[in-house]
Amino acid sequence: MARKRRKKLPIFEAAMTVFSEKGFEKATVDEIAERAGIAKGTIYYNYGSKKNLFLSLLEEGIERLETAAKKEIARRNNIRTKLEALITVQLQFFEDHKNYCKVLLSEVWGRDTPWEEKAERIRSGYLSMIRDLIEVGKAEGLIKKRLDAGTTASALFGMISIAALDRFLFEKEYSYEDILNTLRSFFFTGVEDKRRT
Amino acid sequence: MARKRRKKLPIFEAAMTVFSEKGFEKATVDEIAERAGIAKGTIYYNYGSKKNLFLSLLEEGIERLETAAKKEIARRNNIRTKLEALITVQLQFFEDHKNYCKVLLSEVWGRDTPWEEKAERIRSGYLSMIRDLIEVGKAEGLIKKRLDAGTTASALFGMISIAALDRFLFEKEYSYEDILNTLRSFFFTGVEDKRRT
Amino acid sequence: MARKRRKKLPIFEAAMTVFSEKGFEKATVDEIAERAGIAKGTIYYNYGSKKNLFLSLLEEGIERLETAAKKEIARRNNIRTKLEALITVQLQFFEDHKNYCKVLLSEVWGRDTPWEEKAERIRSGYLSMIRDLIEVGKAEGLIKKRLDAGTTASALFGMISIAALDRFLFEKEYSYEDILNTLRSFFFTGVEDKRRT
Amino acid sequence: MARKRRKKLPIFEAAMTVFSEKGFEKATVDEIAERAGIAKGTIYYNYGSKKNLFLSLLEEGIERLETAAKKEIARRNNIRTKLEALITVQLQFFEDHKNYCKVLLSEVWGRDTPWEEKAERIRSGYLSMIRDLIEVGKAEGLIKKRLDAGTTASALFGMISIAALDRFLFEKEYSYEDILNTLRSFFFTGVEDKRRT
DNA sequence: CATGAATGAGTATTCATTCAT
DNA sequence: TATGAATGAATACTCATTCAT
Repeated sequence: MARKRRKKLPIFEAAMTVFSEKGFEKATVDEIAERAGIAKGTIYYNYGSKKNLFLSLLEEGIERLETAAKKEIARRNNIRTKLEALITVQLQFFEDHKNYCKVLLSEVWGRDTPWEEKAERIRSGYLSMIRDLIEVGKAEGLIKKRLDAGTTASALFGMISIAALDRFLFEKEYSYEDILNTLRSFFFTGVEDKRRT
Repeated sequence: MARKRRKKLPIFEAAMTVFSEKGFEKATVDEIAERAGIAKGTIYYNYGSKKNLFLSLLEEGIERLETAAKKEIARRNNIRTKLEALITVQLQFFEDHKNYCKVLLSEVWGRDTPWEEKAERIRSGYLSMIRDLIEVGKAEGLIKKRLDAGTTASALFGMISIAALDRFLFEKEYSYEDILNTLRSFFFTGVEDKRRT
Repeated sequence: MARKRRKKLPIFEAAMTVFSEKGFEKATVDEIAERAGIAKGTIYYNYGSKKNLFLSLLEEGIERLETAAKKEIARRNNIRTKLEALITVQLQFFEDHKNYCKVLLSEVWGRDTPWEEKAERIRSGYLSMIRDLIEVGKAEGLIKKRLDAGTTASALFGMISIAALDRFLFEKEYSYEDILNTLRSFFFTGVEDKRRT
Repeated sequence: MARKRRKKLPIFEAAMTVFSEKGFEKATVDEIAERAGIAKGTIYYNYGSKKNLFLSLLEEGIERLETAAKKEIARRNNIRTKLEALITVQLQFFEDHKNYCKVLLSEVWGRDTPWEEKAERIRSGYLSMIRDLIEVGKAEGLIKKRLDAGTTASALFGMISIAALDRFLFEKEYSYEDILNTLRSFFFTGVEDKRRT
């Protein structure tokens, strides 16, 4: 396995870069091969097709994100800190893997066609994990009963993702701490200042 | 002008459908022409290029959204109802124009290259409008001072967009009212149930 | 007729310019129409097709050249001055109508196909006139008997044409007198300096 | 390299044929591929573009002509026989490569645009070689001092080219020897018969 | 295991021509 | 007579994929 992966890593990283810069359709196997410093045939030898290479990337990424999230969640023992951990992990992951996140948003949330099944599994898999947390939160009384759990889950995901992408991609300077604090505060208590008279 | 636009409308609608189904790259001018029931050359006669057709769509759409939002915002006289109106208008717009919203999310928030300038204008234009509202809210004491306005603006936009897309595209059944109420409540007071002891 | 020609002149001149700049294939009817300041349909109304417009140009031009040459030739009464006149007229014509000459050389001497018949008529028509002069010259003893009349005729035509084109198109500065004298001297007595010992 | 060129030769020859028959614009890559018996993609794999394929042809051809001319010129030791050799070589080359010569004349001497630089280099390169010979001839007293060297060079080139093309392309029967003798005699001593009383 | 030359289906774009007004 | 919107056939070029070495 270690041997088999010898060429896989450079391909993987080159592919991530190119896919995130160009999107799936505009990215070319030639460019990926060139950036990986290997021959085009080698990509086909290892991954079989462009689509399959892309899907491997997608899967690998979401697995890492889910694994990281689940691990941190498991380490907390109440629902509030679990949700805090989720926000932290996802924001951190987005900052660490800007390219992947761009790909995730634009190719999974957006198109219908070529990887319906895989995309669907990714999307609903990750969102389900969040929704389950929300449900537990509602059951335990932390979270308002009248909030629709599904909507809340996707709203949370969207809020983190778009905010992160917008900061990480389009703002030259940003304070990671500010973003994290804003998102946490936003999520738990909303924007309204209750102290006012 | 009315005469000149005779063929523009069917092109416009066919293009929106195809672009949203396939994404910019995968969409073909042939298919757009066929669905519009006109000859391919006519698209080029009217729009010059596939890219330009796409850009026209993008611009037209964001203009409609901004116009609708600004109009409703102007009709309210305090910042809270203005923000409520914003959420309502955007959610309504997303429900009315599912296709457009898919395109907006995946082609504007996502890729870097081909329409940088236009995309940037769209993105920052709409987000600026939101951020300005947030700033006013902070100044008037409605919104917590410690929230970063830019992050809050993109978080709000992301929360509405992703939640809407997720419901409208992937759930067969959904209650528009539930989504609207959840998002409003989420935005203003967060998820936490303060009544608990 | 005068009325019919009202729009023909601007078309004619625009067409000459565009055809000479781009060549027949690369020239577009759109550009000709635009430069002529008229609608594209008008060209078709007047000339029927791009090819026909081009052929009209070709014919009109060669007619003018032949007419001018024949007129000057008729005014001389010996074969030597007739040939001198031919050289002068053709050189002058090339200087006056650089664009036309470019078209003539590259579209008539060069391609086989689309106007075979017309091109052939133009080519052999003009060359025949020259050859006839050469034959007369041979009969009268002015021109060496052993020269092949056909070859001499095309050599004369080629010598003037290419020299003229090269000077008029590619040299920023040139002396018309020098060219004319060089060509005349070259034609009649060759390059060799007989005075040398 | 030998392996890399495996497909280059058939492409080269097919391209020469098609370009000379149709001219650059009218020639299609499809037809070249078909005549070469290879796939269209292979042409792009090897040459990058239609224009580049064409330019390669142009360059290769003029190199062969120049090489042949220089070799023969170098073998003679006086300027008269050098010039005789030049005429012979160019006439022979035109007879051997009718197609190439058609292309050369109509695409290099004719249009302004797409290969300005390359065309200019070809044109002025070959003509310079001739002009240098003429200059030497003038310096040595063989050639009349009053002839403009540049004009004489292009006149010589044009005389050979057009005469050759006209014979080789449009006359079914021709005597190569007659053409050669006529051109030589014409060039050195002109058409005038000095023996006459 | 790795390569890269060769392929050909697929696509954006151009432009001469037509025709209703 | 003149127009210009509409057309669709034609064409350069791209790129995922294959396969002989």
